[in-house]
Amino acid sequence: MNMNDEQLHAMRHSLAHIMAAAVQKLWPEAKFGVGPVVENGFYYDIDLGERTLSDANFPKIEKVMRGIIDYGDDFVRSEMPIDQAIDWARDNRQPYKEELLNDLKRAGTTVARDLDSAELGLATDGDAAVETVSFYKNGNFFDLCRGPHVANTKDVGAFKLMRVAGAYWRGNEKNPQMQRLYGVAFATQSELDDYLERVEQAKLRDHRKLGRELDLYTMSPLVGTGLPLFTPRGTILREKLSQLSNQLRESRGFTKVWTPNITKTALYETSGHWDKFGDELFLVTSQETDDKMALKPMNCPHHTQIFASQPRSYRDMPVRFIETTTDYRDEKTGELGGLNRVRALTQDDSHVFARPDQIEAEIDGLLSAAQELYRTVGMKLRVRLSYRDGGDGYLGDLSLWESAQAQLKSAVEKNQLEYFEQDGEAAFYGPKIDFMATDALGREHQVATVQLDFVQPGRFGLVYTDDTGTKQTPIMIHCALLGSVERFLSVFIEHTAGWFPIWAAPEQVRILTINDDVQGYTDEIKAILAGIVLMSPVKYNELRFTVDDRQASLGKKIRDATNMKIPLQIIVGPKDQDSRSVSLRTQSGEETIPLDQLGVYIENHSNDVSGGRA
RNA sequence: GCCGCUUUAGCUCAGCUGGUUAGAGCAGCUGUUUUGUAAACAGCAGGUCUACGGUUCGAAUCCGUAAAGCGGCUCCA
Repeated sequence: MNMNDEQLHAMRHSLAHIMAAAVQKLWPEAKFGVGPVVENGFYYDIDLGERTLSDANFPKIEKVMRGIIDYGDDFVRSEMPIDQAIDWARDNRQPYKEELLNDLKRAGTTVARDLDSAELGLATDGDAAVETVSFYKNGNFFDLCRGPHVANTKDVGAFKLMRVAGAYWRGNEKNPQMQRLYGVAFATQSELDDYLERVEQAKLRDHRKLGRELDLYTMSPLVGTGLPLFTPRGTILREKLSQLSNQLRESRGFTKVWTPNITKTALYETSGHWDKFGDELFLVTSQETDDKMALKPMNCPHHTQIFASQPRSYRDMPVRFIETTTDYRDEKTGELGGLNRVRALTQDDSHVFARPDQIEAEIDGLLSAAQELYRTVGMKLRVRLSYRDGGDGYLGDLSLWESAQAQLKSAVEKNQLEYFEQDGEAAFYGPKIDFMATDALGREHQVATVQLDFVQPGRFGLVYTDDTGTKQTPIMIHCALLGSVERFLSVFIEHTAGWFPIWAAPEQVRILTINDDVQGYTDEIKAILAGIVLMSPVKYNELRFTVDDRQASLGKKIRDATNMKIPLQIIVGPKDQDSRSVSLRTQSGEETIPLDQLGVYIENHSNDVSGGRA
């Protein structure tokens, strides 16, 4: 942390105290939880009993906060023996603080993640892990706090209360729910204004808003929450994106397979997923048999059965399957929203069954495919390599793990990907590579993943015969380049602000006529467009265009086409007809080109990614 | 799932503390207008105010329940 970060951190933390002081002044019965600094601001968890806060209360709270700031109290640090502090919390009816103090005394930390959950908040008579704790006081507000703070309440910069939300005490749903009051804060008003402006920009390109405006998908209460329905336009987008993902792998030796959407649950008992994901399964009842059935939540077990359907020689390896298919997961309803978290998610899933010596080459191919995909959509990639740590609970030979991890890293380096490594983040069945993509607003999204699997092939008894005639167990490599099509779509919509590149746009070209006299010339242009088939980045991509020959002004037609973010608008009037040219209008401006160059123009610009203004 | 907020026409939103036939803009439809780079003009139509209960002489408005949407739910003295 540099000086400025430290100062900003202290400002935000001090504001959390000032906010708590304001709440205490307004509602003296308030009981306080924790009040940390978060990205861009701060929050404080507050228990107000029956009283609920809403943003309607913000002006009042902010006003009291400003009063405290203007009054200009110093933040005064003091120390207290731990037992005396516990007495203080009890005397002041602050049960959450008392719990935190008990944790400090017993374990020396309050971080719930580092503590045995059964012991959270328990008192102890034993030796104290800490002798004294520090408090900070500003005005009448006295709070357990590690600090640091700014010197005086006047020194806190610019802030704004943003929202209030429910949050369980210590994140555990069995605990009381508190009200988490969020604020943002920056050193100067102009930085705060910039931040608020960025938030506004992000709202303008929210995929839920654009999904409606650009007519991409809809939700129906009759169908159910978390189950998006894709309109004709949205369906084209989905298809183009999954075609890109598929073609990048088909050119690297993958072949398509197809599997049903339901299966006997026995499949997941064998794979081991039942124990882990059993409560996320949608169960299906058969009226004909007693089989326990479920909608598939993943595809790998199905693909193992295709591999197992015939004897495999070491010469056949690797075997590569790809399938873009919809999986169903019964997510908690409160966690659903937009396309980010749905109950029907389409994975661009692929599985490689490989010999151990083939891992690096296979990973290399998948990495280059991922890079090509994200280069095409104009997003920067970086990856996380997740390895095992020294703990137990990992399945498979240690030597296999070590060799595989080395091969992952070598492939990542060969592909010149920016990466970082994390021990202990691997799944129990194998190490993995997670891809993070940065969008046009600088936000990072977890997207593709490449996952090694040393376990499932064994559970399903998959084998191939090696060159000595011995049966060997293959290694599986799971990979999704988009992740889920729905989630990727939400990222892609927000990344482009709905200004999709021509190759992906649902409606790529719209002809806007100026009057009815140009109908013959318009037909000529249509014939040219109808003959255009783009071959890059996806193959056999026939041009999608419409004609707006309504009896409306040109301005109106431009306005409508621009609102729909049609990437290429062709304006056709008598002047164009006379000079056998076309007037093009794109997001980046206007230009007039000869008609016979239109096809080449479209091919040359079909991959342009604008990064888009909202 | 839990907590809070929200739900008025296809869309975006008005509708003050409950009081006659619930409003606007856009979109739609019908005419007129043939238009050169972001909204031609006029008229018409469109709503059991999310649903179901309750309070009241009277409910879009108050209360309850449900559904859907939104913000969150281990960044930690």
